[in-house]
Amino acid sequence: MNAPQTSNIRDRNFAIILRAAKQQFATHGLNGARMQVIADEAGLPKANVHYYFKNKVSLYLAVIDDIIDRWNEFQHMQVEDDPAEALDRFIRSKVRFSFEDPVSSRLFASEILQGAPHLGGYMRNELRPWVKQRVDVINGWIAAGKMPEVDATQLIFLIWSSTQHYADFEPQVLSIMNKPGYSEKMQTEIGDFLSRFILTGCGLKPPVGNNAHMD
Amino acid sequence: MNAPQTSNIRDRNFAIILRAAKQQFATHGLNGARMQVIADEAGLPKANVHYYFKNKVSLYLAVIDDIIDRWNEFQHMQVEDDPAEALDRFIRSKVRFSFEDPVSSRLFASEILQGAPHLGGYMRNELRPWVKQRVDVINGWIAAGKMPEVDATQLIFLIWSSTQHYADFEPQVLSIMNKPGYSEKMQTEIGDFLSRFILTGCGLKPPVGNNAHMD
DNA sequence: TAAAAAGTTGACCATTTGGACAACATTCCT
DNA sequence: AGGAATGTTGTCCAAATGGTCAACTTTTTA
Repeated sequence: MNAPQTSNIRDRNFAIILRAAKQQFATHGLNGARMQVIADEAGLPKANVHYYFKNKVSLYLAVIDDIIDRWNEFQHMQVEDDPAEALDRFIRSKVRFSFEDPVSSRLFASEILQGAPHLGGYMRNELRPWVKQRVDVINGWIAAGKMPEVDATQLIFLIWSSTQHYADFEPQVLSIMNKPGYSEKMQTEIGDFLSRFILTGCGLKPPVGNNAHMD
Repeated sequence: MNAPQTSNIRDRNFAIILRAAKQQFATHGLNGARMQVIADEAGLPKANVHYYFKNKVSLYLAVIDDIIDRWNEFQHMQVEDDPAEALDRFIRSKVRFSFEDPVSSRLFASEILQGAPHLGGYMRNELRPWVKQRVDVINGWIAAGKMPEVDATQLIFLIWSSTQHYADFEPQVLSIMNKPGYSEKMQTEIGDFLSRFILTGCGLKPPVGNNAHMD
């Protein structure tokens, strides 16, 4: 009668450890992270962490894999789409991601700062095609006269960087804005700003519903 | 007859060590960096590094101070300036900085990823006023009808993030563009793209001389 | 219910790491 | 020239760190 539940306890601890490890690796990088801290944060003895993960590197890789898995849920863009609407959706979903899971964003940033030694395969086999697909769509829009000419790759970099900034540089952003944390309102405002600004930069008219700077 | 030269040798070794340490801290963060590696990279015995710097943290702080010093040479903007020209200059000088000293950019990124525990004073006393000055100028332009309304703070964040991206995420950018390194030509193209795109986003006409996408 | 499988954990170990230091070398100053 | 100040470095050490292991407990299975 019971569900198969291949060791409920295993899944639970995997998740607990991965979460703690992700946080620790995100802030301190692979070399800077401490297994003991991860164990403490997970509320488990260090030996227990090693029961689930052979060593530090394999734990690190497991965290990265976990993030990549969750990442692949991103929606596609299509040449048939309206450029303004599709880009608006793309920008806003990236903004949402930055606020919902800033730790993942930071972990990737940290890994890339270290020279991305563990992302070679991912970049070649997943990220590059991911970008190519988007670039092709944007170039398709341009060829169809749906939007002015832009360097699609640079545009994607700009969208990435400007949206991730709020996750990766959170302490700086908050310090400059003199806020204790991101409020719902700020998140909306930032999404509105970025969507409107970038669409304008592309020479597109922001879709209705974007009420940035209504006063 | 000799110049005073307060111990030539001291200055020389300070510089050598700071350079090596900057690189190492930038890629691995404070905890991840190894004193031995810094010493090796500097071509000195580890004990010699400790002769110049009391310990790891004080070396780290020295590196940060050094970067901040060099950073303060950034030109001001003024309400009297033409917005398009001033922003163009600002963006291009940030782009140049990203390509000329990517390591500094990465070190700051790393520090902020760690929660910026050593930048509290700097952010409050230097960075925040720095931003406020720019924000005031931009708002001055808007008030004077020289440019459409934009959220000046968010605009600065966008300029920061989109320009720094090429330094901080270099391996990712290069992997996606399928290039071995940044060429002079790419640097110019990126400057042109960002300047033109951001000015357009602001509702400004890019100043003459910006030849992005001339074909 | 009892044996097997899975999970837990304190104690321990080898290595790495930041750092101290004393002996030595070089440079500076008068 | 010669003593003082400055710089150099091999050697050593205590603490921290990643990781092991065997004894033990809990859960699963038949």
